[in-house]
Amino acid sequence: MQNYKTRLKEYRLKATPQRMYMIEEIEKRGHIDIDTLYESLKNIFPYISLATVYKNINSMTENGFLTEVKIPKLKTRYELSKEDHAHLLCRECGKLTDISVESEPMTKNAQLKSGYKIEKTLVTFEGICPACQKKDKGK
Amino acid sequence: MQNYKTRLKEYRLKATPQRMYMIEEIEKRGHIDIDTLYESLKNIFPYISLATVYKNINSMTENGFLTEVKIPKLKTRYELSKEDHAHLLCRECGKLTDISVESEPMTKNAQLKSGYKIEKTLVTFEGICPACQKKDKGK
DNA sequence: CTGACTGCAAACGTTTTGCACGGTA
DNA sequence: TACCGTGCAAAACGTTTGCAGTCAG
Repeated sequence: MQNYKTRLKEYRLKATPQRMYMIEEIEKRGHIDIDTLYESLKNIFPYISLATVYKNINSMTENGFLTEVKIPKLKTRYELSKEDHAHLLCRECGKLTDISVESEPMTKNAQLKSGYKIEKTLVTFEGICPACQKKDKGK
Repeated sequence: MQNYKTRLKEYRLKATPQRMYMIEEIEKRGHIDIDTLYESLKNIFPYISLATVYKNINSMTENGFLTEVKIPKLKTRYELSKEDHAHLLCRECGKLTDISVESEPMTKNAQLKSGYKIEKTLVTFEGICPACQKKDKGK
């Protein structure tokens, strides 16, 4: 928590209550879309404006404090920026989670093949989570 | 070309001139966003409506003829659906290209680790393309 | 000939902007 | 105290819808 205050300072952003709670909420959920975040915030700040949510998301995303997560057919979500990781999406229940993977061999290969200097590798897996697999068997 | 007519039929879509040209344009460019596509189409069909472009993109995406490509900070683009492949984005010139990679080892690993039944793996590389690397050296 | 598609205009939803006030540093 | 951030309202933007006429199959 105090941690975030310090990090915000590095980014020249003030630690307003609204902003702090946004960060807490994003951390708690892992990934969140604008609407869900707004609804959540209204419980704590009944008069909060959607514009404030957008402004904060934008300022925190521009400087890298937050990261955009775009997945086909889903609303854009946001997460706290952290070490590289892949995303796992369950096609059935829609749950989105993080997972760490070894992507270097693949990346190195792509780099050789293409001549690109690759700086970042984004990976998303789509499938069925364990819980939904169980449910499906029951049918 | 005739090829696409047949494929459209499978999807129960009519081969209108507008739609055929959209497909040609998407094939030619590889990936394209709505606005660029609309501008392109206006050269051929001066009275074409943006609504038509949206309707066609949606109908062709829903049934899998086209695939959405979502990348952080970029407008959504569309490509013809084809065998799995990764995307390479140049951070400098913005060029987006396809590349085939061996992602199975990584996917298998993620599957074991997570217990998910993984059906699809999406991979995007971000970096600097060979041409831009050369340009940069000159500076 | 019939249903699907087109173009147009209006509606709708999402995101951004300008401004006056208030709060953080 | 000086700015940055907030809330509000309006504007801007992107996407969808309804409809009447047209075209592909």
